[in-house]
Amino acid sequence: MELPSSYNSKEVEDKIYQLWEKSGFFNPDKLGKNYKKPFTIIMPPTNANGNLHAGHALVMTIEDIMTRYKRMQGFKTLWLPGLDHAGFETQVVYEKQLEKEGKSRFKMTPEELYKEIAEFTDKNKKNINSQVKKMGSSCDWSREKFTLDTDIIKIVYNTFEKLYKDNLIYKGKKIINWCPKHQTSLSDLETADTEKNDKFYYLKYGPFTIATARPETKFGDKYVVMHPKDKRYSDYKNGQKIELEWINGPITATIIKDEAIDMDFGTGVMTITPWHDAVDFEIAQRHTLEKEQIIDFYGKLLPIAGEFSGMKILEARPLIIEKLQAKGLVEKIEENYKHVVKTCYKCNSLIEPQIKEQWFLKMKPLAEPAIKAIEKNQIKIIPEHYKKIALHWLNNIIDWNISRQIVWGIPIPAKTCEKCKEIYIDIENKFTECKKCGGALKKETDTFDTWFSSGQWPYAVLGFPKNKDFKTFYPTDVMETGGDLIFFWVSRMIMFSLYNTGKIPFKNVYLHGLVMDAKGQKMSKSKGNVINPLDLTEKFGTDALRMALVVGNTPGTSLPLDENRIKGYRNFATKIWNASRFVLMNLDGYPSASSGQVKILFSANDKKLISDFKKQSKQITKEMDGFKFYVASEKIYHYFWHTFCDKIIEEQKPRLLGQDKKERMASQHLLITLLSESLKILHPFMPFITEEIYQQLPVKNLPTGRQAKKSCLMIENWPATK
RNA sequence: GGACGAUUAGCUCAGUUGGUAGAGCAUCUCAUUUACACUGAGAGGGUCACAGGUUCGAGUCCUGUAUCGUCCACCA
Repeated sequence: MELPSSYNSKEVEDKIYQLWEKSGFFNPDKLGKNYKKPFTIIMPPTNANGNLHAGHALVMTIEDIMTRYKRMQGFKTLWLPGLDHAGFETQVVYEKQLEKEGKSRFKMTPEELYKEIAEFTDKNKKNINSQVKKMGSSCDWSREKFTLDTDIIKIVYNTFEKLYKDNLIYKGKKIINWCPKHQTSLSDLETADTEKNDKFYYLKYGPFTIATARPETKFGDKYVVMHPKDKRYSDYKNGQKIELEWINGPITATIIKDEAIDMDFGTGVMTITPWHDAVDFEIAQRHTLEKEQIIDFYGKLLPIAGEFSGMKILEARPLIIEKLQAKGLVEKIEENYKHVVKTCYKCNSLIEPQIKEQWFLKMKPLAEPAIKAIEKNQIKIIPEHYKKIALHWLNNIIDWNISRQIVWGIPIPAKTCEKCKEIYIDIENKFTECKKCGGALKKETDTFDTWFSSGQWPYAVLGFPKNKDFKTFYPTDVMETGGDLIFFWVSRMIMFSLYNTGKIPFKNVYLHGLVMDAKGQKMSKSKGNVINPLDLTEKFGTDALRMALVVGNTPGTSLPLDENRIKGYRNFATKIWNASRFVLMNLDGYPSASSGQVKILFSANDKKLISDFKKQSKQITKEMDGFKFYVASEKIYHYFWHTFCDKIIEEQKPRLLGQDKKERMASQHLLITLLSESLKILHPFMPFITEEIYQQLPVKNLPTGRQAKKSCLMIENWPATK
């Protein structure tokens, strides 16, 4: 059989992927009776709103390595793929597209918008799946799930109802993060910190001086707060009223003493704006103070601002200061005041805290069992230092705002009585009027935070509670995802799963780091350094990219993706190809399938080489079991190139080319054995090229009778380690 | 303000209970058609960030410092 002198990944990859799909072995049910013990990985559902990026390529590579390894070890292996509607994220992507077309979502009906985004998502689903396949992912497509599948939604709804009955869900008027651009609330995790340089104004407020960077919020300030132990203000008593001149005329202010005040900051006195500041809100709650909205949801001033009403805050700010100056109320202005502000993590708009009625989930009772499971190592987190990070967050968890004012998501299945405010969870849409007072019911228009549904992913995709898959494959073995999702997703999956199923969702969490550009910088569209993994597979082959992503890449640390490295592994692929070609080209006289049993006489050196290989594979297996793919891949790379190719093949040349038939046959058999065993270990890392070569190997009915060729390398047995 | 991680060859990084420093890429020398030049043989290159401590012995353990990175919280 004649092979070309270099490996052509483009010709091979699609063909081999089809061979695997046809074999059916991605599906654990098709693996046969010998595969008993389950091994399960649930793929993090890919956002169906764009293309696969370098981070996805890493996910697919690591998870496919684990899946192929376990499958070869005889586990009933399931890697379940999925897609995420990615609520807010997708809507943001789609809105950007609308903007480019000169449209706005606020001019469309919710139904129109939903329909368009659904079509957009549908297109992307196909695109994403073909890219996942390109990475060689051996996942079970027959079990693919989407976060908006009806059975998933049903499970999410049941959980919501259960949480409500258990008194863990409440609708509350609390201060939330409001993005004025996207017109939705956001959870605390969905905001970013941005450092800003602003002016800092010292204003005269009656007998006090207060400092602020946001004078436009101060119209309604009628409480002035100081620390109870601050001696400078000991003459003032809590609750005491004072009269003073303020922006739009005389007002009555009340003195409040609260320990939240930092005596060393500014003047130690501040006025509060409970509607637009989280700390102020807390103070107001403690002292049951009145709260008033100053800024509307579009970022414009309300009538309380008098002549400034209707103005945008940034326009109003200098004018307000002008007026205050005219009234002699500005003591001084500090330039270049550096402070940190909250911004929308998607559009960088300034977050305007607002008080708004939202749905909240009480987190403390859910977090407690999760904390225990992590502390007791029932769930093992790799790398270990993320354990502390997760525990710290869980120990300080606050209630989660789960409602979003966007259309692209799962609607919250609730109705509220317009008269008595009674809440009904109405999954089947059967309530029409209030049972208590007969009032009309208003249907909730908010949708769930996308993480409320994806947080239930592991048991939802397996058909909790009754499905056979749930009983077979749950709890799953590994959750592999990015370290940045430890709070957003991983922690919430643990909490929801323990709450709903009573069991942990996964035994191990493997957190990979970020994939950076060649210079080690974070990839971003604005920097223009985004690497498209599909370009790299095209250029160097998928196997080479996979190796570049895994060799030396320790979990939790970032990886600079350098083309030179990928090129190195492309060279390795060529090396594998040519070594195999050499072995195949020197098979003259090697017994074929029809030759029957032939005795092979191994020399002492042959036996030593075989036993050396076993030692190697034993070590590599140990590394694989310890999730050290970065070491395992390097070891097999090194063995194959610098031991098998450089030493063993070279040493065997005289024997292969000599006249002694028995010697030649022994040599042929040695090479075939070491090659095929090496290919098995290489397979999880470089599935395409190894499968292609395997398909050419004459390992059926070998003289020893031990190596029965299977239909593909993917289901060959992992080399024995005993 | 707190927490965590990193600091090892020119670059990117390994180094699992403490026992004389490793890989890939890059560089240099040699080999010149050999299964493979996407090759082979070899070479150079490191006070393991710094300062202390524990130890017979520290890249590894402890304390502190510096620089970089990440996360959490936040001061009006």
